[in-house]
Amino acid sequence: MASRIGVGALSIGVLAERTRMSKSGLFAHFGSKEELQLAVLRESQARFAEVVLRPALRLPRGLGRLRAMVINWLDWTRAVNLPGGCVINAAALEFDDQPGPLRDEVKNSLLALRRTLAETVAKAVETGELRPDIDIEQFVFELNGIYQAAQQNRRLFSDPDADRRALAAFDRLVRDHAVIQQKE
Amino acid sequence: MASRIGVGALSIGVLAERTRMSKSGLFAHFGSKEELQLAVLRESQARFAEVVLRPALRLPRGLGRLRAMVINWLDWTRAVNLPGGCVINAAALEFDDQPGPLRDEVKNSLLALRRTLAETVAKAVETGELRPDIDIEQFVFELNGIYQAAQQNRRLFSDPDADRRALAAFDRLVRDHAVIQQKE
DNA sequence: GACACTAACGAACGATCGTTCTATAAAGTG
DNA sequence: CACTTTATAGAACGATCGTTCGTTAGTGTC
Repeated sequence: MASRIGVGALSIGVLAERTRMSKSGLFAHFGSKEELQLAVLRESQARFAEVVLRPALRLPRGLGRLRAMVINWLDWTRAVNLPGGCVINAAALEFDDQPGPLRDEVKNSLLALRRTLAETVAKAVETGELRPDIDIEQFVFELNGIYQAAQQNRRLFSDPDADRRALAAFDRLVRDHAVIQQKE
Repeated sequence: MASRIGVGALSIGVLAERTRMSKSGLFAHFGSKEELQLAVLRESQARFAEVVLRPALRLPRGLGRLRAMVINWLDWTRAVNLPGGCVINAAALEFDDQPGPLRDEVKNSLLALRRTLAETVAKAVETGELRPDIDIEQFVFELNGIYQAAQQNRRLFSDPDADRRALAAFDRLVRDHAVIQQKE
């Protein structure tokens, strides 16, 4: 439900119907609507870590791992059956100007993702695949842009080439920051 | 209001309060909540064309115009006093999986923007500044990614470098598709 | 077997939702 | 001037909102 209509539009009444519980019975588990929304965000982040990050982190560090992470990221919502797209990403736009616990939760989730991405990029520098002088924050900034663009193309425009375009952009990003291969 | 809380969360009662009108008096102008939402989207698109596109289209065609368009785009919501960010962009994520007139309106608005961007890029090919073999759709795809990334950095993370990062990404995009300068 | 704890329930609360109906005053039109 | 049209208002509708309250059935614990 949160994926389809957004965390902000969740309604305890409807949710109780779907789970075949009483409103009050369900409500008692959370104590307030906001706590329920927070629980949804936390659950979503946990699944993300499980489906996107963990498999990639088991690969050897370097560009291969980074690429796997991006690929997992691009359509992780399909793997985890979120038909309305990433809950947290949608919540980021919904709450980015509404201070409070929800905004904080979203912010922390996305910050954590950025840290993980930054570390993964840094390790591709260590392996000698990316140049040591690159601006890692800028690199992650552009990674995020690629993801957002892919999601809009896929979800709003039903573009079947969204992933291909995203990977093309990723490859260009990597190529521009790769260590230059010397010809013999 | 739509900028801050989203088109979907608009409420006729609250809106009537703010405008110091009666609910029914205000309601009569639209006939339904959905029509009101559509009116908001259309108004937003009109302002976008006025503030972002029109000034840029008065510049000579080519890379300069494209760059001006991107710069106007990046923080047009400030110029037009939308403290919660672009209404249509937020609505894109809100309605991308909810079929209906609202989704259609958003889709058409963003499609129109993409067409304008594509034409502007095409004209920078005509002027000989960009290579004639570039994939214009891919170029626009990446432009959109840069915008989305900048917005998230600015709005959610309060990053003062958002625009600088966006322009750096834009410059890299242009450099990779520019006509190669031959040394004499 | 007495007792505390937990999960779930139904009923009701006041508030707000979008919408409809009727009335009224002003403005435009012949 | 008579007439229609337009803008606004007030009151009320049923529905849904998040939340509170009191109760009941089940579970675990001493």
